[in-house]
Amino acid sequence: MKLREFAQQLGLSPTTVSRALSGYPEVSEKTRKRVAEEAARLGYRPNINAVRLATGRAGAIGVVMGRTGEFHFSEFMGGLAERLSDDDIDILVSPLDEKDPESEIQLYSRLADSGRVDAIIVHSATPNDERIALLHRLGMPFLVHGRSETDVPHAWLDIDNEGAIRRATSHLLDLGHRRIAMINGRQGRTFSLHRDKGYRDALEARGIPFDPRLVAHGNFTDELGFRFARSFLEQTPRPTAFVAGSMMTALGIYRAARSMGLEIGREVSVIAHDDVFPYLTAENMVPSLSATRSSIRAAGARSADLLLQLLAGRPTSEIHELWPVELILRESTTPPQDA
Amino acid sequence: MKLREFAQQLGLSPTTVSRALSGYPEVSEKTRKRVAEEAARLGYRPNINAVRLATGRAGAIGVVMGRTGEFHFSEFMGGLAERLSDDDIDILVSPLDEKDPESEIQLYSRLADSGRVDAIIVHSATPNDERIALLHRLGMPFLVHGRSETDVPHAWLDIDNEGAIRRATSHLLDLGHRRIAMINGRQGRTFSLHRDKGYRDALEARGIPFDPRLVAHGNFTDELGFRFARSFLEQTPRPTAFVAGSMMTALGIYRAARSMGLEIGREVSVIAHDDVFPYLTAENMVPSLSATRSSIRAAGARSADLLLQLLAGRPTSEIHELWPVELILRESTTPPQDA
DNA sequence: AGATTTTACCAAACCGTTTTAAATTTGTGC
DNA sequence: GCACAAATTTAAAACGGTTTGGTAAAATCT
Repeated sequence: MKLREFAQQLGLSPTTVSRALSGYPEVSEKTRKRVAEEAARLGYRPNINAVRLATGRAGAIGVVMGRTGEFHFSEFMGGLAERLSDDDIDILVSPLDEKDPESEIQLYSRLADSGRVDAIIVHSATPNDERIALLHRLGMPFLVHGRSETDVPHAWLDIDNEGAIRRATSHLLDLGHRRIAMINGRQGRTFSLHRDKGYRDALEARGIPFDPRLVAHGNFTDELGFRFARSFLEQTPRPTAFVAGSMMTALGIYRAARSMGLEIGREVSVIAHDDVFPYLTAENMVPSLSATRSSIRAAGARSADLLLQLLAGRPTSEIHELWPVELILRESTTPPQDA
Repeated sequence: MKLREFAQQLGLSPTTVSRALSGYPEVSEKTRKRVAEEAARLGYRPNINAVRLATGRAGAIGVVMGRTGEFHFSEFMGGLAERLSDDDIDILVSPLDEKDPESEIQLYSRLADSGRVDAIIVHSATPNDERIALLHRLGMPFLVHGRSETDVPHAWLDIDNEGAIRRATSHLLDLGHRRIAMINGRQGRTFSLHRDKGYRDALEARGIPFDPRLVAHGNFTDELGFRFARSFLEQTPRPTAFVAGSMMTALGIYRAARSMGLEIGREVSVIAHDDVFPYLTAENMVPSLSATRSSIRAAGARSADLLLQLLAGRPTSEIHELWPVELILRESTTPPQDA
């Protein structure tokens, strides 16, 4: 049913009906109520594409999906979608062709002036992120999940990676560990740098020298967790503890330790960052995994909120949220054997 | 830039320009070329929402995202998005509120007549799936990833679950196993039923009686893998081999075996179904995991193709695709110790 | 060369809303 | 009961394309 027909049945003009449904003030309460009731009864719903054309709003926000190591992506999306569906806003997913490194900035560029989205979410930012500069230049609203160090103003939601890893590392130091390896995320990403900093600061506070041979960077896969852990454990003296960037990395470390006959929680301690997944929990690993924890699904939901606020006109400069991270100690962290 | 202005600059009518860009035949080759070149040069692109309103097409397909145990979801989506982005078709993600079982059919219903999507993908079908009946009734094109046994005609793309599990089970039987446990997917889903059938047929072919105490159903999480495996291994005599529904389930089984001091690949054999993830590979597990394998990302890409064909008018009855599944033997399957 | 078809293009109607600017009705103060 | 302001309602003009139904020019046929 079209607006015109519906309005006719009510004996009202399309204008009034449109306003009644959109909650504009210049409609009497009585009329508004009647319109709402009849709309429900007759099943009238405005044509979404006509609305979009008339308002110029896309009614959707864009998310770029990378290809590798993105097992946390669907959790973040889930949170986002959960919150956004209340407001009748769609999520538009664009895949990134990671074979071509040039393509990323082009993809954001295309997405921004495609008119398909009102705002964009930027993931895994770098300290001087080209995408942020681009979107700012184009005037496309966006929220960074994570942070950048660029001068370009940007709304962001991040977790306290630095603090989390500082505490995790400090905890291992408290237990007596002195050779602590870290398997971090992809080099160059802000969150990786923050984690590096947390790690180094914790060491420095104890006067332990930083050893670059104990730090590795890469995607969050069990494969890399295994390979890095393996090569670290082959060093002499070998590290007695690991700080892992993700659950998958931790799986790889567990595997590496086992493959060398080392017992996690006795000969090797492990602490990882856990984004909280319904299908793989730190609690359930054997031994149970000590972890810094922050729900990435909750972050997705909150990102949606912030994006809506941004679109509603709240200034970018106000939208900065830093979430604390829990540290949960379980069986995988114990004092070093030879301490 | 609007069509009108752009056309004016070219000295053509909006009609001709529109047709030239959409590839209609009643435009001379010379003109078409000129229009295309100028469009690229001046950066003209039709307003997507105007196109949608005028054509009545949404330019998007809908996917419903469940909440639990959906770690394969993003891989499927990735394949889908990869293919769909070539055709300028969006993916619209709707989250399912799994607290309320009523809401699922309502969600599909809303999605179908929201006008936001041209087609919908249905996952994890049941033999007599309400959603399929609904979409058919509403005349909304859809593709089932998986299959149903309903009389309602539906396009589908499925992997040969039955054959895969039959071969996996047969392989274990060939090795000499007689007590083979299976941890399957959620009860009632067609794919689970097909896997059950493959399992039972393999047993029957050898005259091994089916023992319901060796079969469990549930979401694909490591937690359930662990719990079920644990309770199976506590039986006497205990099973000597497992058929697992997913990689996460396999992780749980590995963990359960270890927690009971049993060595995988010697005292317990495991074979799982692997959807192929970039961040967790069967090859890399220790011991490496024998698996039935089929890329869910490839299935996503192909689903997009089929959906496009469906929208282009190919009859539903022609769109049925059953993919064979590879069986890859690795270290986790060996003859039983006491055989 | 004239009649007929084909090719290439165009003017105007349409898609279904929102929003601007103006008209009507209702309410208030005197 | 009247002038004036406030509260409602409306007609008409966007929004930016696609598509229908023609028309003029070029090509083909008699």
